[in-house]
Amino acid sequence: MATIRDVAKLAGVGIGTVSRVISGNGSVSNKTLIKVNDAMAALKFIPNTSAQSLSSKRFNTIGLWGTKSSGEMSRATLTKIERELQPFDVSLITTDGERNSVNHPNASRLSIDKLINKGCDGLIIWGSDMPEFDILQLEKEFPNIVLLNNNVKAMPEKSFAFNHYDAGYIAGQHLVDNGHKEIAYISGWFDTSDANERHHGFIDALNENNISIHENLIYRGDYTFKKGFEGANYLFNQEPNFTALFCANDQSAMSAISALSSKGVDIPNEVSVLGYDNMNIASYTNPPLSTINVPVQKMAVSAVRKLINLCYGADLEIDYSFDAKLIERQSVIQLN
Amino acid sequence: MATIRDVAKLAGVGIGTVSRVISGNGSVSNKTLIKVNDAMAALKFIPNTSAQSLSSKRFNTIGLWGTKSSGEMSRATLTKIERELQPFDVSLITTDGERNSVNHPNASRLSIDKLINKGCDGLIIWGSDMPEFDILQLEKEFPNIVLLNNNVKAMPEKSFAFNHYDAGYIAGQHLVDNGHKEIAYISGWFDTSDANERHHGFIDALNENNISIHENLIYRGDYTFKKGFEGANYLFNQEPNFTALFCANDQSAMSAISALSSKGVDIPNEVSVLGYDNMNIASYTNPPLSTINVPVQKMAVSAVRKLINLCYGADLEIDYSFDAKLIERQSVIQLN
DNA sequence: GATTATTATGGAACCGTTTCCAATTATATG
DNA sequence: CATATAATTGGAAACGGTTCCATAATAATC
Repeated sequence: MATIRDVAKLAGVGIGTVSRVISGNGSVSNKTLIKVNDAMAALKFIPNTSAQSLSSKRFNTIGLWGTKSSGEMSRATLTKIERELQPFDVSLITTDGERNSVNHPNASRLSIDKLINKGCDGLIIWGSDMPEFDILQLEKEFPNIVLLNNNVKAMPEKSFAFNHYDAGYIAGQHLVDNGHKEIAYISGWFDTSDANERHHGFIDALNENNISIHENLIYRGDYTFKKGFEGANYLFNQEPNFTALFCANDQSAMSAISALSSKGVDIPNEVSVLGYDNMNIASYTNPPLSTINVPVQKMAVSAVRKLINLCYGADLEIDYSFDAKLIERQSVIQLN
Repeated sequence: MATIRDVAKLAGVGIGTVSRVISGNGSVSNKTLIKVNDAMAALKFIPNTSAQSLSSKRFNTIGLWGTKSSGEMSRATLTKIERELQPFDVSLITTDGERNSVNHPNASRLSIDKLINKGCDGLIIWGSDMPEFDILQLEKEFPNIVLLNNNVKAMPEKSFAFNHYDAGYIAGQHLVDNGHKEIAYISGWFDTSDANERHHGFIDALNENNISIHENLIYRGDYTFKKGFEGANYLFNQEPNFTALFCANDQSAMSAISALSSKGVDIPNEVSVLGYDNMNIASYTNPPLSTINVPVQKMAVSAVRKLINLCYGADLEIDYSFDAKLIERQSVIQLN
C-alpha cells in the first residue's frame, strides 16, 4: 500500500505538498498538482483514513442512534440518508442503541458515548427514547447532534419532527366532518411524545365537536399488525356499533381492516377506517386506505443536511416544513 | 482527553503495559493490572480508535454492501445484525452500493473498494447484484467477505442463501396438490439468480405434473405492492378463469388479493393465492396468506457469525440449513 | 530593476496507539 | 544455591497522515 511519502518521492515533491493536494487545503501550483496526481494514480494511492482521522480529528462518519422502539425505519429511509451523505463522502454507522432502564439508568448515554468514541463527527438521534434532560446534557458536550422524530423545544434548529398534534386533530376532524359520531380508536404506545400528541390532537378534535369517545372504544395497540388485528376484534366484540375507526398507523389499520372484513363487516360502508403514516401499503389495502401523510423521508433528509452543516461547516438549505396532510382514498365515507 | 501515556504515568508503569491491559494481549501481573485499571478509571481514559486502527490494522468494523435492488432488508434484520455484532464490539457501516452499468462497468467494485478503504475488517455482500466473476476476484484480494442472499458455488462456506428452486417447487406442488390446473403467476424481476431459481422450481413442479402455464397467465412484476396490484388486474382481464395465483413475494400477493377482492373475486373460494417470504404482513391479510417461509434473519445471523470467524479468528458455530417451508394459512383451498 | 506582497513548497513534529526487543524479575529445576 | 526457564516490563520505533513554520519562487507595485 503506497503512502504519502512514496507519492512524494515519485512526484519529486515534499510530503506536505502531497497532503495539500489530497485535502485541497493550501495552495498548490498547477504543475505540481499534475505531477502529484500522476504519481498518485501510478501508485494507486489511497489515503489511509485512520491516519487521517488520527491527525485531523475528522472522521467523515456520522452515527445513527436509535432503539428498536424508535419505530420501523424502512430500508428506503436509510438508503435516503446514505444517498444524502454520499456526495460529502461521509459514511453512516448504525447502532442498535439502548434505552435507559431501572437497572441501567445511563444505558442510552453510554451507548451513545460508544458511538462517539468510535469516531463520529455527528449524530442523528432517532426517536424519542432518550430523556430530554439527557439530550440537553449531551448537546452541551457534543453539539453536533440532530433529532429525528423528536422535538426538544430548546433545540428548534436541531429538531426534525412532525406535528403529531395537528395531524391527530386533522384525523379527528375528518371523521367528524364525515358525520361519524361513534368512533373507535386503536392507539399506539403512549410512552413517546409522538403518540401522546397524536392522541391529544385526535381527542381534542372530537371533543371540540362535542363528541366523546367511549372508553370501551379505545384499544391500546403498539403499531404492529398483530395488535391492529386483535384490537379490531376486541372493539367489535365490545360494541359493534361504531361507524369509524382511527388507527395510530397504517399497519394496524391494514390488519384491522382484515379483521373486520373477515367478520363480514363491509369497509367502508359499515365502518370507515382511517390510518396514519401513508406507507406504501396504504394504497393497496382493500379498500385503499385513507390516511395521514407523514413525510418521514423528507424529515430524514432535512436532519441529515442540518447535521452536515453542523459537522462540516456547509451551508445547505434546510426545509423545516413538515405539514400534516390528509390523503383521502376510499376507506372513509360520508355518513348519511 | 487522556492518552495512554497519562495513564502510564499515573499508574507508574510503561506505556507498553497499559497497551497490554487495554488489548488483553500479552501478560500483565495482577498487581499492575489493578493499578492500570484504577488509573484508567480515574482519568476516564478511552482508547482512541483511529490510533488503534492505524497501528494495528484492525478496525472493529464491518461493512454491509447492498444496492437498492438487493431487496427490502427490514430494519428488523439490520437490528439483528447489529445485535450479533455487539458482543464483539464491532460496528456496522452500511452503504448504498452501486450496480455495474454500461457507463460504469466497475461501479460495484469501486463502491466496495471505497467501503474497504474506509476501514472494514470484513464485508457482507448482500444480494446478487455483483457479477460472480467480480465476487471471485474480490475474494482473492480481500477474503473476509460473506454473501447474503446469494450463492456462489465456488464459495460454499461463504454463501448464505436460500434454495429458491426448492421453494418454488414446493409452491408449485402445493397448488397442484390442491387440484389447481389453471394457475396464474406474478413473478419478480428476472435479473437475479433468486428470481430465476424460484421461477424454474415453480414451473418444473407444474410441468412434472403435466400442467403447463399459459403465457397470458404470467405477469412480470417487481416485488412491489404496485405491480402486484396491477398484475392481478391484468391477469384477471386476460383470462379470469384461473383458480390459483402464485406471487413471487408477499407484498405483491397482498396487493393482488386487494385487487381481486375489489373486483368481487372471492379469495380463496374463487381464486387461491399463494405468497412467498412469510413476512409479518402475511398473517394479517384477508384471508391470511399461505406462503413460503424464507428465514431471512436466520441467514443474516449465520452470515454475520461466519464473518466474525473470518475476521477475528473466532470459532462460532454456523448454521447452514435454511429450508424451504410451506406455511399453510387460509388463502389456498382444495379444489373439488 | 529594486522592493514588497503573495503564492508555493519542504519537512519536522505530532496525533495516540501497537509491537517488538532487550532487560528485568519471578519461578522452577537439579 | 546456582542455573535454566518463564513471566513481566519499559520504551523506541512504526503506523500514515495533517499542520505549521521557515524558506523559496513568483507576481505585483512603484
